[in-house]
Amino acid sequence: MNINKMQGQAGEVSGLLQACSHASRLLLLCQLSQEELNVGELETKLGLHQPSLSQHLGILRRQGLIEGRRSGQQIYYKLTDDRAKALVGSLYTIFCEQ
Amino acid sequence: MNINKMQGQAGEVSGLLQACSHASRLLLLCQLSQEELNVGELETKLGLHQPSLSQHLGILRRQGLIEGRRSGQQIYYKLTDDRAKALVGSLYTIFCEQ
DNA sequence: GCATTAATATAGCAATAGATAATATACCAA
DNA sequence: TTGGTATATTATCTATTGCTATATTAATGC
Repeated sequence: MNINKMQGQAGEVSGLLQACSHASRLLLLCQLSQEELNVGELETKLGLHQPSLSQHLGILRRQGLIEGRRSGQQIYYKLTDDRAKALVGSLYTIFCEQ
Repeated sequence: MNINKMQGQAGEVSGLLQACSHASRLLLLCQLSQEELNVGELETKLGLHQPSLSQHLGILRRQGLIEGRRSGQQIYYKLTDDRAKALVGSLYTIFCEQ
C-alpha cells in the first residue's frame, strides 16, 4: 500500500465516508443500491420524518452518490456512484457476512 | 444483500465511518495499518500540530481502532481493529488501485 | 384556473466537531 | 530533585451538523 496515493485521495475519500457516516444515510445507500425507490417509500421503509429524509437525500445528491428521476409526483432515487456502490458492498461483506 | 442485517449493524458501521471521515484520521489509519509509529513520527509524517494529532488519536483509540504501547518517552500506535483494517484495505482498492 | 398531494427548501435552535493555546502528566537523564 | 522531552488534556472559540417546524415549489385531478 502506497501512502502517497492515499494522500492524494484522502479528501475525496473522507468526503464519501462523511456522507455515509450517519446511520440513516448508510441505510439509504444500502436500500438504493438494491432498488430504485421514491421518497415516500423510503420514508416508511426507514421510518424517517420527511424533512430529515429530504436533507439526507440532499447530502447524498450533492455528494454525487445518488440521482433522482421524477415520475409524476414522485421522485425515484437510486445509487449511481460506482465507488459508493463498491464501498457499500465492502461494508456489507465486512460487517454482515461471515 | 439483506437490508435487515445492515439495519442491525448500521450504528456500529456509521460509528466506524465517522471515525474515518476526517482526512487526517483516514491517513493516520492508513499509516498505522502499515507500521507502528510514535506520535512524533506521525506528527512530522502528516504535518499535524501535536494537540490536534493527539485529539485524533484519542478519537481512534476510544473507538477501539488503534492501540498505543509506551516505550520510554514515546508511545507507539498501531491499527488493531480487524474491521477497520479491512475497511482501509477496501478503500485503497476502490480509490487507489484499478 | 383551484385544490390537493408530493417534494424540496429555509429558519431557528441545540449539540457536536475541529483548531489553537495553554496546562498537565509521564518518563528519562543528569 | 531538577530539567527536558513526549504525549495528553483542557478551555475557548468558531463552524458545522441534525432535528423540528414552517414555507415554497412542482405536478395532478377536478
